Amino acid sequence: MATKRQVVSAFRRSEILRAARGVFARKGFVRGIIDEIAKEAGVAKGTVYLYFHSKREIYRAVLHCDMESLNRTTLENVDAETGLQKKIRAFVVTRIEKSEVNRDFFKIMDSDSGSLAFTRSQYHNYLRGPVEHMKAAIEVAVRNGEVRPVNVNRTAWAITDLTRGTIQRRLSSTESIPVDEDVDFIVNFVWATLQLGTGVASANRSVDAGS
Amino acid sequence: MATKRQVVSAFRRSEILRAARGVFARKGFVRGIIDEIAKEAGVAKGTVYLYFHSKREIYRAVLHCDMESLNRTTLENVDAETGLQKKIRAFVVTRIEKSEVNRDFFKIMDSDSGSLAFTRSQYHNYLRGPVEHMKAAIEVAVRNGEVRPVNVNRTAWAITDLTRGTIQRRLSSTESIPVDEDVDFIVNFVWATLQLGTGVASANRSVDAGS
Amino acid sequence: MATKRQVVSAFRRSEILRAARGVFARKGFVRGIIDEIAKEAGVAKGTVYLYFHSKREIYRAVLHCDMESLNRTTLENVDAETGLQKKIRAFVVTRIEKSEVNRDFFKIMDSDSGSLAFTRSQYHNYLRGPVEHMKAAIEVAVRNGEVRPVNVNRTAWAITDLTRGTIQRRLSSTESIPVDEDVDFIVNFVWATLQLGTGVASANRSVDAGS
Amino acid sequence: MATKRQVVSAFRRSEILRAARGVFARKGFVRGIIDEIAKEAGVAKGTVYLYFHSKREIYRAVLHCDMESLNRTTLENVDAETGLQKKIRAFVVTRIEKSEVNRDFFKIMDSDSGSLAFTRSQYHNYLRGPVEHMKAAIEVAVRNGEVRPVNVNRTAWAITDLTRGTIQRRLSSTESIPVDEDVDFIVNFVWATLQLGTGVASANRSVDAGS
DNA sequence: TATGAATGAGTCTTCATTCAT
DNA sequence: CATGAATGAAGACTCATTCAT
Repeated sequence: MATKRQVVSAFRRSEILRAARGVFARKGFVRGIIDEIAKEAGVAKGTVYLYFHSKREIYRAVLHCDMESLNRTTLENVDAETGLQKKIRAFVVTRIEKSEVNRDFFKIMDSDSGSLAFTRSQYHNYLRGPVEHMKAAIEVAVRNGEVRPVNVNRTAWAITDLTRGTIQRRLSSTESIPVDEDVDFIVNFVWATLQLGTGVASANRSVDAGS
Repeated sequence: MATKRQVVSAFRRSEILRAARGVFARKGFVRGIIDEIAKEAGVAKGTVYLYFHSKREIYRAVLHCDMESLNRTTLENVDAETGLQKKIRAFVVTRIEKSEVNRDFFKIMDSDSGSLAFTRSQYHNYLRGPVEHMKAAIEVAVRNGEVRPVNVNRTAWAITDLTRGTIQRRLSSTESIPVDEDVDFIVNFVWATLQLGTGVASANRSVDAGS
Repeated sequence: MATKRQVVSAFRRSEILRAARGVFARKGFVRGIIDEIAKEAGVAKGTVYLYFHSKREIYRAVLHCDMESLNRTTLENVDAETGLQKKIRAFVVTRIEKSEVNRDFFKIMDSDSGSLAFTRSQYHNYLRGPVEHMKAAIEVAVRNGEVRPVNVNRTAWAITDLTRGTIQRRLSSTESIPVDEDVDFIVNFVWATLQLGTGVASANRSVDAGS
Repeated sequence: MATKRQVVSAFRRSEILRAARGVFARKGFVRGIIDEIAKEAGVAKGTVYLYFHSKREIYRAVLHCDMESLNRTTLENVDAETGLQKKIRAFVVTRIEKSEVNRDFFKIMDSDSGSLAFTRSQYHNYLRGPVEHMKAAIEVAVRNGEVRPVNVNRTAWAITDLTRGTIQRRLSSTESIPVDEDVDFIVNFVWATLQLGTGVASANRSVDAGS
């Protein structure tokens, strides 16, 4: 057990990530300066390069770490629920609540994600996990007759889009709206489409079937 | 007729904007380099500064020009339609189609919008126009009894979120999906919520009334 | 008589010089920008280059023109007087008064004269004229017995130094001191040295004789 | 003992200042290029910015450092003497001798002082110290009856003007004149005015009394 | 001649990365 | 392992000068 050293090392790494998250959130990737990250992490600039090869890598590490965490929590919370409506609610709630706690990360996601530090395709890869999960849940519900047949892929992405937009508005707004209000709206909004019913069905000019 | 001069001048300006749009779309604001914009516009670096005061200003000009154009077209097309469903469809169609034609601009909007060159609040200001327009249209439809009472503000933003997400997916995807398919899905998705009907109403835990 | 064209041409040239004098006085040589000179002269930038080969040349032309004028007037006024004291006074008065009228030129002389646009040796060459003149006048007065034997070269330069310092102080000061006060002081200051008298002579540890 | 670091750091800083003094003396502020300063100081360009925030700051540091040193030495040497004549001599000698040793600094003072990097008022502020010192010394001498009543302010500035002019001539001249010759001349020149004596007094058209 | 748009060399400043201690 | 001084490549912006009209 070389514990001490390892503990220190792990601590340093996490401190650097924490600092980087804050700096990148405030300044973006390009203007987020290593000096500042180092200072905020309480280490010398050179030390940062002992833990990460490059600025790019730090950035990726922050996003990877937070994305993984977000996705893991999302999946856990969704799985913990029974019934599609509750699962959808869990999905939305989890992500909105996480965005409150980890504002920095979400600000990064919101701003710099398209730049070179993080390719859009990588971003989509991360999103893919939870979206696939929702797709599966919806598919099950469709088969069960819990909801009407819908394009599960598009529906899952729609839930994601609504959630993301809401989070962005919450983050950039000064007034604080109760999470529940936003969540209720999204869940009801989505649920309406999923309901069986003649009225709704007839309103659809084409009923999507596949992905 | 100093027309020739003026024509050349107008052409130069538009060429620079065109080049800048491409460069910023590829590289983002910070890594979008003036040299490259100049080269792509077919002028010397100094010439760029005859038409714009700074890099920042070029960026703003691109966004302003395209945002204005997008919003104007959106509003026109929405106004040209009668009935809420058709208006919603016009909104979505217009924006998705514009994103096909002006991919570069939408890539910029998608990536750099949160960075320093362009404050989020400015971005929201631009979005506000069309969103308010949709809100008004929904409000009218609610009063007419065309649709059930809903939170018009949230609904309008939801339409925007769904549209934006779809555009992003279209832009980053390699396969080309017919515009109609994406539009149909969004319109039906939204329309379901707006339908009158006991089933739907009872599913809503709280019926939002105001803004 | 191609008068018209010549007149216009001469006018243009003098306007450019006038503008340049003002600009260089305000900004110095390096920051004095051709655009500004052109605008202030009421011509296009290209036109400036029809009259002068380069910025450097404009600068030199301004200084040359003003220096010549200053020197000519100085010499005339000195020559118009009889007796050394009056000649000295004429020298000092002329230069101080000119500095009031042509502040811009003196500000240039005061600030940028050492930079590359104008070598110090050139500056000294210009000063040489009036200084030599004063030397000659002093020499005559010494021979006449009007004043005691002194180092004429050093004395002439001393008069110049005192005048220059006074002008600088006048130009940079906000309060306006009557020219006479400053002139009286310098003349009396200088004259004291030139007086015959045992007291003064014995105070001098060495009586300079040559240049 | 982090002495080594500190020593290196102090050395670097002084080397940069030394290099800057030379470059600014040769080229003036605007044309004195950081690259050249860095090269001459034996460091990379970026290193310069570790020690100074900007080119302007380097310039100011050079002037401040040298001005302070010049003034301090002047005051010390003046104070070390007794009797006004000796004090005046000390003033003049100190400054001329310093100008021999630190030619570069005096060339800067001589050329660039009016430019933007260094406002004339700042320059006057630096001069004010020693000038006030001389004023006080003259005042004492007047009260003691050592010299006749004079305008102490103007007299002090006159000494400064004569010294400055002499230094400029010495710096731009190729022939080397003994310091003593120049000093003697100035001291005698000034001292003549200060002498009590009917001849001198009567030559003065107005006897300045106050400041 | 007169114009003013176009040019591009020149400079300050920043900051990721390296490396001697 | 940790440090932080040193590096130098990169990029925005300026402006004297040219030249087509």
